[in-house]
Amino acid sequence: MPTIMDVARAAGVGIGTVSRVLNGSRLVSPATRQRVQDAIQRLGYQPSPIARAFGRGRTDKLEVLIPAFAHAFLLEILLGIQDALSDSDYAVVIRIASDAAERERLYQECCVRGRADGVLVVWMTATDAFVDRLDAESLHAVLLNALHPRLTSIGVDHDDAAVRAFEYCAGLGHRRIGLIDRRQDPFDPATPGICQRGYENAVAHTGYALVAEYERLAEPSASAGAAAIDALLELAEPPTAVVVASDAQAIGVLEAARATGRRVPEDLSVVGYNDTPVTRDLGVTTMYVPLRELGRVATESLLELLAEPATSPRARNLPTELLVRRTCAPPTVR
Amino acid sequence: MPTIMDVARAAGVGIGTVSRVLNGSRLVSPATRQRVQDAIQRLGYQPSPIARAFGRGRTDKLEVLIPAFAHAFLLEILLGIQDALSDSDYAVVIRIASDAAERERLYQECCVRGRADGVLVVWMTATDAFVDRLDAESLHAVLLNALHPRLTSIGVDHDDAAVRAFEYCAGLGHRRIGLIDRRQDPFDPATPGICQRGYENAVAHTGYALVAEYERLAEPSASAGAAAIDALLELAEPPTAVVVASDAQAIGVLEAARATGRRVPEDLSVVGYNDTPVTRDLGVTTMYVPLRELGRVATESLLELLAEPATSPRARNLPTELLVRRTCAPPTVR
DNA sequence: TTGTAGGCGTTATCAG
DNA sequence: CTGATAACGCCTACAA
Repeated sequence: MPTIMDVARAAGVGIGTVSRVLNGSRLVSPATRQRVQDAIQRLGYQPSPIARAFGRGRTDKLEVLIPAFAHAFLLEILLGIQDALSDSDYAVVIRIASDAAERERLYQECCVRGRADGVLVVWMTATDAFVDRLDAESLHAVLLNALHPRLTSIGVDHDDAAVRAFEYCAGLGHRRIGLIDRRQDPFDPATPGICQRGYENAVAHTGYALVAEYERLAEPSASAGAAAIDALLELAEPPTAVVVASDAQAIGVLEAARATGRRVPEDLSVVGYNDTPVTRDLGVTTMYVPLRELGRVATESLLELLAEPATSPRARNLPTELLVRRTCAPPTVR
Repeated sequence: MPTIMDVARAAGVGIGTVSRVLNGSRLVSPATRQRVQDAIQRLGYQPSPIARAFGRGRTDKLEVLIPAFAHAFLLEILLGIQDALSDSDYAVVIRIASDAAERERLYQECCVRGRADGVLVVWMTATDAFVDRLDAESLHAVLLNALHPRLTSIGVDHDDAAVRAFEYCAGLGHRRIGLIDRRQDPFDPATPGICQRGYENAVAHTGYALVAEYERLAEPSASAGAAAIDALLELAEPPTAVVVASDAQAIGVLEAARATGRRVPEDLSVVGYNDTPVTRDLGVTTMYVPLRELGRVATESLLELLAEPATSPRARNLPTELLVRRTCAPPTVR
């Protein structure tokens, strides 16, 4: 492998000059630059990324921490991240956490200078200890769909989404509207449901009575969604519509409803959440969450933060959108 | 940040000794080791990964190249990769290719020494040019669910899977069994269907007539699957069962069948492929593909290759398994 | 068993 | 504008 010295020798210049050419410094005469570039070409030289990292003191790596339940949206978010990185030379190191203990381990491990230049935490609670360690190592992080007062975060207004989903159902004529919610952080039983507040506000605003049994908190999986809708449908006065806080759960709801002989949307209206390929294909009416955008914007924020470390944290929400498809209709019974 | 020198000073030893302790060399007396470890503890020292990489000449990074259609199985494969890496200190750099041009770019970019120690190509055709470049840089790669004569590959016997799916349907009494196949490489129109040969063998073996119209090649998406089944069902003698080469397509088949008033499995039996969370939840009878295992074994192979670069390439298939659920039944018409 | 010195390939800082 | 030279932090002989 040729090194920068070989190039310098071949071009008859010093290594400093080669380095300048490599890094696009303007302090090189056109003639010299040409000579150096020719030499680079001729030798097929490529600067060693690892020596470069050592010299510059940064890795050109971003670490993405993501929970294992992210099945449905991982790829979309990664695409967004790649979008933001397309003309930088950052690469993405990915780590998946399957439970709280693993999440903790990742938080621990990524807080070492020289491992990555920045961290993107997706859909997981950031602990104070983590943020402290981040500070101690003067590393930077951005949250995607999660919150921490001392960290920049990019997300979506779940409560607003819940309100709009609810009001859409109410507008269709539904009077008994259930909620199958999921926790902010699936690993952390202490976190509240993501839509709870919005749902309750919407109920109040619409003037409906708040029925505690209509609110369910479930794991973000199809089977948990199925169990939740089963419970809901066994009530004396079951809901005629249900707002579901994840598409995974919505799929379970659809299946369970069918299995008990209900037709969707005639007997039960369902609003999903996220707009994954599957629910799109199944024709589920859903709250669209701009996953790819989320990934892009979060990464852009992280890049800004790396460039301008003094920036103070801010929280930004991207708009969601109700995608009307085929799982909602006016109620047939009242 | 403390460096190895600070530790050496604090422990009253040379940096060589600290390095040896760090790397678990046995050539350190217990007493010295203890002293060094205390100093490390006291100073909160952590070796700089980037300096370490520089010194050792390797990155401790594995690059994973994966196509953007991998929605359904990306996470599962990544979990398998992480399994294999759990007690090494390799990290995973991920790159997604959305089309053939991007795939080519990734192939180009990952062939630079110092970017990663090894490459794992998932579900994409490896071009000869890529393998040549790999050789030129003496880098190592393993293929997951793809083939190249000069590369080790871990996969699954699609043809065998097709045979078994077909024979299961035949055993149920179906005489007209269709195939909705997909290409080996979705980016490469030149690649054949993954199940074609197996399907044709099964037809021959069962003694059925080979009906060309029963074989469809479609994109691995639900909408393409839906279009394919629509075409199949419009035939004068439509199939009563269909073997589908991906779960994404199977979901589309299910939806399209329902949309045209068919019941599954009464009017149409469907066998899917892969066993993704969604098809599991939908109760789709499917060929289980051990995705996580695939990720793990492929990564282990790559690790072995890195440790023992002389190893000659081999192709290994992991067994698939028919998971009988609720989308197949004996035909009601003949 | 231990310490010392040289090397890894850049970048960055200085004189010139 | 350009060339030398000093870091950067670790690993690994080699010498003791």
